[in-house]
Amino acid sequence: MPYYQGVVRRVYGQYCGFARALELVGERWALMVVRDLMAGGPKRFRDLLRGLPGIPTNILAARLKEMQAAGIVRRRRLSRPNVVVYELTETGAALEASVMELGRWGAKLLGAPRRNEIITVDSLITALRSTFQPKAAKGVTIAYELSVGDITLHARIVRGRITVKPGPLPDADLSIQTGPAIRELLAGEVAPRDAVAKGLVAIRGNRKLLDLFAALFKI
Amino acid sequence: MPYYQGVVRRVYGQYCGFARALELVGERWALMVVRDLMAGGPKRFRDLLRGLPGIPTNILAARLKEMQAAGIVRRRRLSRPNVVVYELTETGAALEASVMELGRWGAKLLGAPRRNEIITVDSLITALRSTFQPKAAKGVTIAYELSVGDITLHARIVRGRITVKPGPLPDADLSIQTGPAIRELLAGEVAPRDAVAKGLVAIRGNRKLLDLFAALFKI
DNA sequence: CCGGATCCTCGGTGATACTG
DNA sequence: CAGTATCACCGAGGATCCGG
Repeated sequence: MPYYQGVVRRVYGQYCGFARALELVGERWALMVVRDLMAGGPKRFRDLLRGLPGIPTNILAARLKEMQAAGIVRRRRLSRPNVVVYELTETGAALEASVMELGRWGAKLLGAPRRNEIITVDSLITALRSTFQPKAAKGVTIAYELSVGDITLHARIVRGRITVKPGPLPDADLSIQTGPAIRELLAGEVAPRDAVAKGLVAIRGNRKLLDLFAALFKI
Repeated sequence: MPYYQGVVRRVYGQYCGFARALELVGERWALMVVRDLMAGGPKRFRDLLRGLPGIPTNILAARLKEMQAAGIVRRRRLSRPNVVVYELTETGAALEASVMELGRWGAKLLGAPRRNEIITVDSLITALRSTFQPKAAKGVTIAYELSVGDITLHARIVRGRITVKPGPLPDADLSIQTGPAIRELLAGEVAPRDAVAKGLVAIRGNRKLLDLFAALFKI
């Protein structure tokens, strides 16, 4: 008898890895929670709520319980400060390739922002990581600070390997300020030079590093 | 009939490629339909129903409409025979990497079959394709016929490139008959030799080709 | 404040019957 | 065969409440 019996109610009735994956993380909001835990590390209940506008508290609690039972998420109580955090288990972290791949697929269909759509740190972290082009980054070492609206994050690339984290990075090689136009830039719909000329993107640093940025991250 | 049927109403409120992906294919059954269209090519409504045990007809109809509206699925009327088939558009086919990756993730958690769980051709095709090891297949050319229960399919590998199709292949290099134990074999939980010895797997052909099979496909 | 639990409403899902 | 129609039910969404 599977360990998650009794937790998952919606099943697909197929003995199939793909079907099992959907049973475990296919419910509404589940993969969004995984994405945020993946992008920003351990998070408190309240932080997850903030990053997922519109999710009801009972649904978040339910998803967290289900994913704990499935061994995807771990609930941990920190001693100092005395708070509860949720984090991905190794099994949960193994969803990374799937999340990145789905993110790439969706990014191509993104189009212009709808009304009331917001941008969160974790979604941006995921976006940068999923659009990162390892081939173009061979041997590259550089640090970018990126601000989209009032969200700031930074990416460090060290010899072709990338890490993306929330927050500013004052000593970045290039600091980029932009808005939803970040999509056009990553999609190559506007050249970096034009983006700056049109005021879609503002930078602090060498503009050639913006060209590199557009080569390193591509939808 | 409400005219808005087919429009996505459950949104996530984030300007994010990953969120958009879930809005388009995150609803229940949607990716299962994609999987079957991906594995078996254009399909009739009835064929989709057969491959997805338990899906209500109205839900299948709704998903197909939604995915047509999203440009993921195309409805086409064949002239001879005069039937309607559904197929993936290029956008839909681009979900392949995501489906394979999720399938790999889920396969690791599959465990033993639950009661009443069935095995379908399309799930097996997906399983073989997602567990295929290109590195192990470098330069390999071989044809396998695989029967799991009463489902038969075949895989052709030509110079390391694989195609998997439903149905028998009488002139295959090796013909394999097995059951749910296929998972243990692909997971390496039982050695090919032992699988045959224990009667979990029966073969027609050279047993060394079964060793190769276990090397070519791995969970 | 935080981490939920509870209650209520609404709409989607699932099951089935039905029609062109 | 290819869906549509109907309806019971349950999970999502939204608000509020409560113990720590």
